[in-house]
Amino acid sequence: MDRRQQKTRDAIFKAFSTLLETKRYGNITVQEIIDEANIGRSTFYAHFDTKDELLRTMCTDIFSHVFSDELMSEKTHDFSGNNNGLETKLTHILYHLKDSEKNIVGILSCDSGELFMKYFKGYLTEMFSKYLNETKVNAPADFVLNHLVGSFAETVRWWIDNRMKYTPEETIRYYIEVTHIA
Amino acid sequence: MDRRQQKTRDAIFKAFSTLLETKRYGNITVQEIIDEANIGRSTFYAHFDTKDELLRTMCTDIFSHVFSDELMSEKTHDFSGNNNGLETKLTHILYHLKDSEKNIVGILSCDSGELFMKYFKGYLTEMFSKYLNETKVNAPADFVLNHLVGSFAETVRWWIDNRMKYTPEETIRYYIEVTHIA
DNA sequence: TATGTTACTGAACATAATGTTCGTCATTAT
DNA sequence: ATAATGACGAACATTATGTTCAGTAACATA
Repeated sequence: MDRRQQKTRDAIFKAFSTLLETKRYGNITVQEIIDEANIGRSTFYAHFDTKDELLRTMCTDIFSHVFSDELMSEKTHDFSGNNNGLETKLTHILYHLKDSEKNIVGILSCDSGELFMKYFKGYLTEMFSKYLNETKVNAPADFVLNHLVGSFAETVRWWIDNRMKYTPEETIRYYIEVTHIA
Repeated sequence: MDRRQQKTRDAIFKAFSTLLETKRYGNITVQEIIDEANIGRSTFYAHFDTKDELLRTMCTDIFSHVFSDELMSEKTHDFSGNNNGLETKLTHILYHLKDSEKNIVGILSCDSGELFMKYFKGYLTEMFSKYLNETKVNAPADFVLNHLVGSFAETVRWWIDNRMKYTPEETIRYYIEVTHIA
């Protein structure tokens, strides 16, 4: 990729992050992003068609790091034997989110949060569905899947909103405690 | 309240609902609401300062029916004795949502859904917190509260998205099954 | 170093939404 | 009947959107 492209792309991301620290996504205009990034108007539109696409790209960017190929691969078994590795995977997710350089707190704020969560839950659904057959609750599979994905996403949101006051290990332990998986 | 006020207010709500059936909240403009409701521009702004406030009012309206005083009162005990009435309350909530005349499906769609869920979770938090001391899981209280509220909200969203294909009773039964409350 | 390609600039433009103001007219409550 | 109140609609300044285009700078390659 051309260095110039990379440069403006970074500038846009940076500006977007900066703006998200003080404003809600819905109230941020393309104009403000342009001004903050200090780029030409047409330049922005050369990169992204809409503000939503910018957010989507940013989310995809984050998730490409969070959900590595290894994480999405077949279920792994750790040394303990009777645990199916889901706990390890979930912990990894929190660690990656914690280390993400992007402004996750801002993205999670009110209206953009909905889109972030939507994409997030997409990945989670794919991941969780591999472990579904092992649960032995008396409820439809699609209900259980939605419940696991939804409550995990909510847990992560809560964890981030509360400035990650518990360690990833603790948090996942609590999650497993209340969902009774593994 | 002046009948004229009530009339335009209804017209605005109706127009908003109609628009939500075909468009996402974020893409609906005040202009469209005005046109659809067939009212004067200044009239709209005499009622609501912003589009968000209109949505907020609509949500409050719905919730005032869903979360009745009786529902928010101290925990009640049904005839079975060992159940604390939470199941009954949750079932009531689904019934009220089902019977709501407002366009809940539209409100839940992508970007306005975030606000709806936020208000919804506010009420749920108040309600659930009364039952918290009865849970006996090894996790912090604020974590458990967030988990119950978040997963119930997600369950409701899923239920509505799936055209309420299960009865309120079934749905709540599943919810209790996976959360192990009551 | 020369050359063709690619990307950013900046200004201009048409379109559309926002939020406010104000005089006029219709409906309301008493 | 009348005074108060609310809706009307037009006009207005402001701002954002998304596109276009000619000019210029940075790039890769040979």
